[in-house]
Amino acid sequence: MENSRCENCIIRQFNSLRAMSREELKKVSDSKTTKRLKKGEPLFEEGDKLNGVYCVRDGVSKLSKLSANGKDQIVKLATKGEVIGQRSVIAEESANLSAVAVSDMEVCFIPKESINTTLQSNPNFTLEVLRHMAHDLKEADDVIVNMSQKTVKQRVAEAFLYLKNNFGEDEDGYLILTLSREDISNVVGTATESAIRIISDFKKKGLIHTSGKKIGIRDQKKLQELVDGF
Amino acid sequence: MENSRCENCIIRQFNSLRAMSREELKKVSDSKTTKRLKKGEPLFEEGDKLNGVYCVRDGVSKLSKLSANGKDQIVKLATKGEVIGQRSVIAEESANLSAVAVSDMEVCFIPKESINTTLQSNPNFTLEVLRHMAHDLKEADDVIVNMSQKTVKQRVAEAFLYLKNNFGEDEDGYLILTLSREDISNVVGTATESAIRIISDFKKKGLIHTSGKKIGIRDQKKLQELVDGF
DNA sequence: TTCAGAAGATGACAAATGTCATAGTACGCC
DNA sequence: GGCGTACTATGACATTTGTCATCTTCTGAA
Repeated sequence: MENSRCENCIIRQFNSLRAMSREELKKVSDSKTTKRLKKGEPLFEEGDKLNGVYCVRDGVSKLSKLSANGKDQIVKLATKGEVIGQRSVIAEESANLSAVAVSDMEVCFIPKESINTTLQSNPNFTLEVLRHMAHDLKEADDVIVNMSQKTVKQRVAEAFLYLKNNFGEDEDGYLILTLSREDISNVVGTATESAIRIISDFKKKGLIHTSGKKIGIRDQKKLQELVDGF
Repeated sequence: MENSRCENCIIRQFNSLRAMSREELKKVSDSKTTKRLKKGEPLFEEGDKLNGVYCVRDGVSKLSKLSANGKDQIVKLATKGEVIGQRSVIAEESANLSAVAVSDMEVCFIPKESINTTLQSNPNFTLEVLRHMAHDLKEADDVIVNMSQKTVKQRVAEAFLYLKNNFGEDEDGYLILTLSREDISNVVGTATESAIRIISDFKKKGLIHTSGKKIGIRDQKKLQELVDGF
């Protein structure tokens, strides 16, 4: 699949690239390169100048920002079909987030020239990108409210439900996307020990079950009630 | 100024409307209406269907979201030149935030038809809106990191510096935008009592000075050091 | 001008969360 | 198969933050 054409890429249906014309897609296809990343490898770091965007074909990347106290805050998890780095390319700024693979990944790198040309000539494409960004912005606002108004326990519960809804569970009932305890704490915005304690607590109460780092949801209803504040 | 034309509006220079053509601006000008709001009056509420966007000509509006625990989280303060409600209009969703005046305001209401038509036909305009939204998204990401990684004290200090940098101070050295203690706590995401305590503390330490609800910055350097973590 | 209600301030205490120390456990590598 | 390193887990304690009660101060309307 290494040399497959964008025109035939199914992933494309899920992002703004679907608004490109056939000719535009051909150009993108000719200029794109494919890249494989192993779990833990960075796509780019905060502050890097991005010469294009990355379209995720497989795997998951965490987008995070280092704070003054030395902790990483994970702002978003990007998965199959999502485009990473558009914000920086559009604003012509260096990346404000780091992107690191949390599972093995396959991504397409699309040089910014292809993107910029299309942005200036194809209003449908621009509008499509705009709609996506509007959606991201709403999600970001929701995260702000959660961060400031919910307890750590509620946020951990919410994170598990999010992981289930967005990445699913395997045949044994474990979340498919397995994050380290540290990553979980960085999503939730808390100390690793606090996250671990809450996980232990949830386990005791029968809300979840674990096997190694794998976590499975046992009582979705109660978790949801917890998130909503009983 | 009630019936002034968008073509001559200076405010426009600061937002995406500057990318509109003369003809497009004329249409907008013909369909727009002007509205005055007194401090405390709502522009719209969370969940409202917006039939257009609001361009702020004067005054400041808080954009906030009610959380399950009954507290309002202020996500953004919009001032002269900013456009409110674009996200909802673009995504064709009802508003996810409430907008309430925190000072007397004058705004122009622009029906969404004018916006949508231009979005579909003028790539420069769409791109300009996109750039603005990219900027907003970056700011939102920064807020997420601040909320989760900084202490309440740091966030209060940061809020004061933000108020000074964005709204300025009067001849007596007080912040021009005066927020109630409750609004401050809703910006920072904390209990009102906590915000008040920290304000008292800052005053004792000579970082700020107050007169009624007015607050002035006395030691910007130390406040900044506090924000950066000493 | 006065008075009522709102906003601000502060103490006392409870609850949530972070930090540090330490121990157990898993997993890749040779 | 063993070993070292990194991850997970838990206790003890400090710190931060929230909650409730109470008091004071401001402000706007009659």
